[in-house]
Amino acid sequence: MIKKTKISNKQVSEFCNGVYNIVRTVKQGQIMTYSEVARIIGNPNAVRAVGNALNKNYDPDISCHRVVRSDGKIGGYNRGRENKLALLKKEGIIKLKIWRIGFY
DNA sequence: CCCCTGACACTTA
DNA sequence: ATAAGTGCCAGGG
Repeated sequence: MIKKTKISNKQVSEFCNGVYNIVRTVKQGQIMTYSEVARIIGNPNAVRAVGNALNKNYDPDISCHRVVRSDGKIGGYNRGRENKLALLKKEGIIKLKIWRIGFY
């Protein structure tokens, strides 16, 4: 059901809440995949919903740009893929053109 | 790198 | 409840 929490002053579902909670824990230089997030919150198949939740989120406290696809691609970003790519490079996550998910 | 199909889960209108 | 939209994933082009 809908519920208010500390991490959001707007009404959000528990699902979104869980997504934000996970993503917030990712620190600089680290990375997480949508699949991992989905699995951690208890919905391994809800990877698309995870993306949906992050897409709507604009809270700078939640580093959405550190969440990428498991196939090694960037994925999308609510502020533009270019921006996401630049941010990841600054944090040393991307190696030249080809890169894999780090920190396994 | 980009794009398409199919299928799954979730949010929003 | 239905339809549309989402940053997926796994295949393939």
